[in-house]
Amino acid sequence: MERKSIDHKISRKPSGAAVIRTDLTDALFRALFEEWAQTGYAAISLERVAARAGAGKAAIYRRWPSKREFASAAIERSAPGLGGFGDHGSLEADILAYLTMTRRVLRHPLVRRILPDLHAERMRSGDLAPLLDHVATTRRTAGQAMLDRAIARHELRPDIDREFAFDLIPSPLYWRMIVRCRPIGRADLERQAAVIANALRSC
Amino acid sequence: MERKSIDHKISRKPSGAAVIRTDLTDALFRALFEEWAQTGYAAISLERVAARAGAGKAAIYRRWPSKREFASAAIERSAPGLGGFGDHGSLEADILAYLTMTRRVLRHPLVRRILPDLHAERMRSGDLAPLLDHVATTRRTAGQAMLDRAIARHELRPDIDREFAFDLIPSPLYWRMIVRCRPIGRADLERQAAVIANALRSC
DNA sequence: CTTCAATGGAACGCTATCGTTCCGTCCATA
DNA sequence: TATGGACGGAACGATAGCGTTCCATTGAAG
Repeated sequence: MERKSIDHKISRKPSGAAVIRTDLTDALFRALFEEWAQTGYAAISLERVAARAGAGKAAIYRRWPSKREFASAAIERSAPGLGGFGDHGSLEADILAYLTMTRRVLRHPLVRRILPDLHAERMRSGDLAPLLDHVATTRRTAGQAMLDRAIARHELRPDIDREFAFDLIPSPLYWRMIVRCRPIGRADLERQAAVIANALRSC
Repeated sequence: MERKSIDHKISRKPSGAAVIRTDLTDALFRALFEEWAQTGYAAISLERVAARAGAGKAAIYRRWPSKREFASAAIERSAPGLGGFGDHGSLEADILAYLTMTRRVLRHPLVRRILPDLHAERMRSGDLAPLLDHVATTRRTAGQAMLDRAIARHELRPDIDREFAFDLIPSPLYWRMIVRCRPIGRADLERQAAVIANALRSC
């Protein structure tokens, strides 16, 4: 593995087997997430990630200089955008849809292990903070739209404290599923949506 | 270090320097928490813990057979009981006191790093689940008393869903401080208490 | 067909860490 | 004073993992 090729006169463009394999990059990303879910970020061994992907470590180091860059690229590549988040007709229905989607995400076997690990890791070291910020931004955009609609419907006051709302809406679900490690059924999800919507309307 | 002395005829009771030093045990517990806060459970190195405590690994292995037992003993020894949780006169005031105390705990530099790490670790392996159950039980007892008082005051219906309340009360604070990694001032804490109390009263 | 470019699996040299072993040392007891 | 019991720091042998190096192999281009 000769990584630094500088000031070399290129007479032929690399091609064929001399080009990074994207299928191997994909396999490395998948392996990283699986290893991450199993061990937590701090204990990720790149040797094990490579083995899990059926590769050697050189394949990793050719692509990323460090575990952190590797993890950053993986998160950015896969950040679950909430995508289209339609109007459900009322604040409560919007919140229910938001919580339903969030529940689905938090049920994913990799996400439910990697996300809290990211939170814990961020407490120790700010290295991964940009990753969480990246994830949070997409969720915030969806949340802003939801609040905008509720204001337009006159369900919420225009000057509602949006930070407060962004704390109140997802937190009981996160607490239930991650902190308490408990499942939540449809009825409880609906009750959360109703109580939260009611609470926000009376702010 | 000869740990296994079995079927040996004891002719004299150990004493003096032949007895486990409790000051060293204390130092080991402190060192463990510091290392835990720094690296997360998965990456704790007992060698580093011992060094941090100014000791050798034999001192650890004489006391505990594994990292897990060591960690268990440490948590059980130090689980922050919420202690006396007095009656503040109303549900809202009780909740505010509860949140104030919780905020103080979550501000502690070791707790704010170890607690989310425990949650993340539990998602990966059930090994540490009993520790979290232990911590949760003491908090639950305080919470039950708070709900009992509110019912006695006729602020809450006797059949309120206690699980729902236990999710709703601490979660926005936890979300704010741990998941969002944001501080929270007195005014926002009071608002949380007011909104949560109101929400529970209207359940 | 030959050549090129560089990929990527395997191996390397080094360090950190593990659980265990060793034995000098300690301090109360006889 | 001598003795007993075992503690606990240092060292041990083995392994895991790191970042780097090596070079056989690959596949497109000429």
